[in-house]
Amino acid sequence: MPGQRENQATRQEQILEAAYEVALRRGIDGLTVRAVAARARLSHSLVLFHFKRKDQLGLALLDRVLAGTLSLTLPNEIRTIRKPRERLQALVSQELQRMSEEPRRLRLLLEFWTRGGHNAVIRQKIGAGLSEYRTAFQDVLSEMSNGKTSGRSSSAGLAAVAVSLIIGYPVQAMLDPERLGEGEYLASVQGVLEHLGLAA
Amino acid sequence: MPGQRENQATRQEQILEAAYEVALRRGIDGLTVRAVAARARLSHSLVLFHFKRKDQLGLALLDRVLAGTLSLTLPNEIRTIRKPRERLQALVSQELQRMSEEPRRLRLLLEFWTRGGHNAVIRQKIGAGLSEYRTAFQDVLSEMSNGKTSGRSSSAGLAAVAVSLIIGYPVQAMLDPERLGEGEYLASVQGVLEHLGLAA
DNA sequence: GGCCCTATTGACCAAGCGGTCAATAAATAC
DNA sequence: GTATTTATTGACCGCTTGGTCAATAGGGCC
Repeated sequence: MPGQRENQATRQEQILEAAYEVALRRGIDGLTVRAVAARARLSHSLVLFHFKRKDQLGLALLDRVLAGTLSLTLPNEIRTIRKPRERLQALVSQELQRMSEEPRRLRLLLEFWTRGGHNAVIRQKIGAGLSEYRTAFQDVLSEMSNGKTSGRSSSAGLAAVAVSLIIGYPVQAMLDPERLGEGEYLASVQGVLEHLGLAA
Repeated sequence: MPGQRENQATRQEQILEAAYEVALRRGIDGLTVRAVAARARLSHSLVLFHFKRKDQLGLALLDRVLAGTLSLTLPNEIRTIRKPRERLQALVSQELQRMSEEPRRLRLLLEFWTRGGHNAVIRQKIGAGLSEYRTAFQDVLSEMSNGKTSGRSSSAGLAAVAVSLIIGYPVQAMLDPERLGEGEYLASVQGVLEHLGLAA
């Protein structure tokens, strides 16, 4: 029976939240219009009324996931660390732990990531988010070497390396969590970053 | 018209090859029984005759992908390098370039990887392959520190870090290849590994 | 030469999918 | 108080999917 209505923005948010939950549990494969509708206790027609096509719902969901994962916030405790190398180490450590906190969300991002190979819009969205995220690291790094490259590494290259180290752990751990301890990994990352900024 | 037959092993190999090509082009989503059959110029019933269920075909394909990506061969030029740290650097460099050579295959592996979250068999298969791959690095690393931990890093942790560095580049580059140069990244990786094995 | 086994095919099926549409009820405009 | 617009629903459609099955053709065996 049509009747009990709701504000449009609220509905869209409700549907998006349901889509997020469905995607976390069943993956993007399981993200069907009907599953989202059932989760939100709505008819599947209504979901298609608010998001004209399924992929629009998917792209809106991707935006939410990107905002949650690939956005870097630099807290005061870290910003005020004097030595640039220690500041970088603290930042990498923070991000590594943050990514590991919600492995299902990172896995969802990774699902979108692989689909970016066949979908230009997805590729562009994640590419932009990743580029922004990398640049944030690059800013911290360029101070480290006072503008010029440190050793044989450019700051852009080092930023990409930092990103590899950060997402590398949860991605590996999502397969065999018992064999790969987070503390062990984190210690090695810190060890590897220990001698940065010295002349080669 | 049933008639022109073929040896069983040959047929399975032919179907598997077709499945590989389909998956490379269209992703795991596009890997339908009918698409594989069409690619191999066979009826889709025949594909299901040789691989009883679709997921058996998928698992066989995963084995092939794993054998192509997560298997480490240590050539003589690298094995004979005297300094352990340089040997590791050369090995990481080789693997990084090898992974980047076939980005579509790595992307396919990554697609399986994310599906491991919802499928125990896939998770176990990739987990085993990854563990084996990591162990191979660990062997090279343990010589580096003569058995004891180097700095604050365990050899297991360092092996995982090496894997992160190796797969991190192609995974990032698959989204924005023009912004992230391989040489730049590789130089930074070498720079980061430069001071390994020194006391902290 | 008849027999069985294996490989192969096309026809078929039920389920699930994204998407459309007419009907309807509530909010809003006039 | 009527007309219009906006949300909402269930019924429906066409398509694709994985899977089954009976029919059939060839190869090997005795």
